[in-house]
Amino acid sequence: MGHHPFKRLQSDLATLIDSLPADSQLPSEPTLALKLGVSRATLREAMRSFETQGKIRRRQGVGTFVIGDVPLIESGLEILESIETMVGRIGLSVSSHSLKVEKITADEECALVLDIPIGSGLTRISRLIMTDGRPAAYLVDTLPENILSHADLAAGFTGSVLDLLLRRGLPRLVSSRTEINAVNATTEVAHLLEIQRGDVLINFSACLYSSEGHVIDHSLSYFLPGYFKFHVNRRVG
Amino acid sequence: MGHHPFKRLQSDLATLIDSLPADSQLPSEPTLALKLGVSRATLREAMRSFETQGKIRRRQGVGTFVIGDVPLIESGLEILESIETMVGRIGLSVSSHSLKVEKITADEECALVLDIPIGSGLTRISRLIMTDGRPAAYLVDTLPENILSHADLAAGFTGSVLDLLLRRGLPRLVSSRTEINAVNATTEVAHLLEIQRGDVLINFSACLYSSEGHVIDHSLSYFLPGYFKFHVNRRVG
DNA sequence: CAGTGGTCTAGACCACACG
DNA sequence: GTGTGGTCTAGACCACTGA
Repeated sequence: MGHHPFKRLQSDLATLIDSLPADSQLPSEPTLALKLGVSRATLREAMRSFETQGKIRRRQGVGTFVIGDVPLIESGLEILESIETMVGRIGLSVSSHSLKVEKITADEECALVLDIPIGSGLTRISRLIMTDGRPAAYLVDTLPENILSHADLAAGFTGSVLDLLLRRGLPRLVSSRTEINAVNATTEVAHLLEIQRGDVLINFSACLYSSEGHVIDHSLSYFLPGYFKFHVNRRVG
Repeated sequence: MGHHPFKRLQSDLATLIDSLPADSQLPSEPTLALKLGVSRATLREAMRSFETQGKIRRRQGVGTFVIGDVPLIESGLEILESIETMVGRIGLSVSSHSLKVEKITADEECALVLDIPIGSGLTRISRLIMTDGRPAAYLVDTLPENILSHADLAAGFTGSVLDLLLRRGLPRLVSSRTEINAVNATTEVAHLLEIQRGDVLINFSACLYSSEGHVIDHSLSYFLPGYFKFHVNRRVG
């Protein structure tokens, strides 16, 4: 069959997924491929967009599951707030997993972004945001260690660099310039977020500025599209 | 060879692409797959992210080509402006291709978004934005025909509904609520933008509001990530 | 027409979770 | 161990472009 069954396959899959209750398991890929009359490769490609939309979740070694109502995390982009604040507002459990703090030295790229000399000491904090029992975002903060050192990260650090700096009060923060993009997940990020390599992610790259105009922190964020809803109100010029 | 050559393949591909001058053609997929020691399927998947980043362009029946410097279209999201304005600012040629104007009637979804009765007459305008000789964005505007009818779209209409309404002055526009997402390209949109089905796109879904608080227009936009750079300045709360 | 990318298949083997 | 999803292969055929 040299047909192009993709369109029909998508529709069949949508029907199947909608017909199943939340948290139920789909047939295994070989079984489902046989039932839908396509090869496993084609089936897997069609499943991709459903996973992007947060309708299904695939777990290696376990199975593919229908997700009921995704707890949508909504946020306006005019005001800078931490993920913890965003998630807390909708009354959802949130936790930082795989919290990692590293001491690194600035390479050329870091030095340029943070406006510091090459070789300066930096603190890098990376973490996973878990909601509804699955990772939904991956965040990496990088900042000079004279602003935030290992010693500053004693007990009670939840993972949010922004919240920590705001609590401390110094340096005084005023704004963040955030660049918005859409990217393919790299192998590393895909594994952390438990998605497929190449899947779609919303990507923020932001610089946090102090009242004196210095760059305090650079953050890279990757969000699962199906779990977040970002919006902005734009004035007519 | 049951190896996982993906990581190395990506690096090899990056080296190859960077080593070639702009606009030069890559070897054909079977040839390149053989040279890099992987199957064609694996090669194609690795090429995906390079296409997303705007580094290469694939043209069916022709070949795969290296893109030199992508003309980056940059825009802040605080102010609403048309693509024509954005592109014009950086002194690039821009044109609306495949301009299509349809008269449709509101289904349930349209009615909800535009806050009008089901079955109302609507005008739908869709178009492709071409820059640097390739489609870079696909835009669909939907609005009540009593606000914009076929007759209003006489000579000189360039495709931008926003610019037309602003020139006309009525209704008075004040703001747009824009939702930002990342999606997989559907088969239809992928064909229009000359990319692969499932590729990454930045997606805006926006409602344009009049000074009286009415929804004037709903627009859906799809942008090739490699060609656009959106940013926003976020105030610390 | 010849040559390119686009789609799909059948099958292999690996990595992982769980009992 | 069994059963699941994750990766990769070799090969087929289609759709398209341009000489």
